Amino acid sequence: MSGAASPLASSHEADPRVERSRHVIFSAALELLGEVGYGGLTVEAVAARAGVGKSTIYRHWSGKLELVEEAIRTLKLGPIELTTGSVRDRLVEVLTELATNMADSTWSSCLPAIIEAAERDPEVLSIHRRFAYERRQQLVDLLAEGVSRGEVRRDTDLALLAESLIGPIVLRRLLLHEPLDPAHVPVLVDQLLE
Amino acid sequence: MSGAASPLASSHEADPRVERSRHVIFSAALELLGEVGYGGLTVEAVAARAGVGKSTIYRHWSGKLELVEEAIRTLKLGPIELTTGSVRDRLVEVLTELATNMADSTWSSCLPAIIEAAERDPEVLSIHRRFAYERRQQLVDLLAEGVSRGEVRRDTDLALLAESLIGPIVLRRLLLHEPLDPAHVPVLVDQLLE
DNA sequence: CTGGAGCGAAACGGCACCGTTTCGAAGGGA
DNA sequence: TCCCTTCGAAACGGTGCCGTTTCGCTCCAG
Repeated sequence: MSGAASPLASSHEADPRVERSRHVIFSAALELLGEVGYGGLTVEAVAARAGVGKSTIYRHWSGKLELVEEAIRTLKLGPIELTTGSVRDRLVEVLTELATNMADSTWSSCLPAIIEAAERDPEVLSIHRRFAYERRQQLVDLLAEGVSRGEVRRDTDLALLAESLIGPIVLRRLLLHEPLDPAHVPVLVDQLLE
Repeated sequence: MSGAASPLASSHEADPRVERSRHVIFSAALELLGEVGYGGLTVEAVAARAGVGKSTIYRHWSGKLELVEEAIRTLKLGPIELTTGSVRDRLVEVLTELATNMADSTWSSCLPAIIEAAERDPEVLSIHRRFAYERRQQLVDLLAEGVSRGEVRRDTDLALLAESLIGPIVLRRLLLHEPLDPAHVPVLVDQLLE
């Protein structure tokens, strides 16, 4: 025991084979999550899709739930860098990127399954909720700057306004089932910033 | 064959036993849909919850999918009657009712499962989409009246505005996982109608 | 070079649910 | 009243996934 020399300093795995396995398994799991949903996902199918033995999966995770929990953690959308321009322009930028991802991305295709899973499992719920709050906070920060710049009314509930901006994008994807055209984002922003 | 006298005029079933069976089965199915999701739903569990033999279910539906399709059709939220008052006040009324239902109702508890199921099955998708469009249209009509009354700016994309109003309510339920307090609906409305 | 760790494949018993069938009881319509 | 439908319960074989184990191979580290 004790791991002999042990690669303590190394943040993660030492053996490249493990890293490779984790990667193909996560990819397969997310693909299938989008295709068949959480309830329809099986460890056997993930193994087959990944071209991996079931034993390899059970060697690293206790089962489907733990695997999915870790897999969706890898789903973070790339953070957008933006510093210049008016608050209005940066809002358009952020929301256009969101609308684009919502129209087509691994994240978007997994979203219904994640919402479902979050409803049943506290850990998935926690991951997903944190992700959503961070996204909203990004907008709230931007809107706060808008207030100090005079681009946004002073007496505004910023969280609610942020939700009104994100809302249509999410709603179209999940309820109306046709994504918001990213090109319409400026209309949305200008309409709410009056 | 031929059904003898046949209750042609009667819109549905003649035998009250059938009607009763359908009702308890739908209730059980929707309860379970909210509890375990579409993927986790089994015909056996529905039968057990309903206190019914499996044979009774298979006598009426071909399987889980067909049963769920019919069950969610019974989920229509009661239409709200409203005719008097300003457009702003009626908006508050409609959205408060939506927020209340979103916070606690059979429909709300089934929503994640329905979204999931709509992603996999075209028939569920069609039912859900129609429902969502009707809901939005109700708001668009109201907003159109608001335009003619001068309560809403003339150059507004009404569909988008309607989505900005509904968006926060849906978003809080599905992504942030804490329903919008119905008492905050007036803030939302006044903020977007400026 | 050599030992050990991680690997893919295959097979295991077990179990939950499938969809069907059979049965006797109960209840409604004529 | 009596017939006929629907009912709940139980049992059926079939299937797909579970999670484990074994095996021989491959590849990395020392």
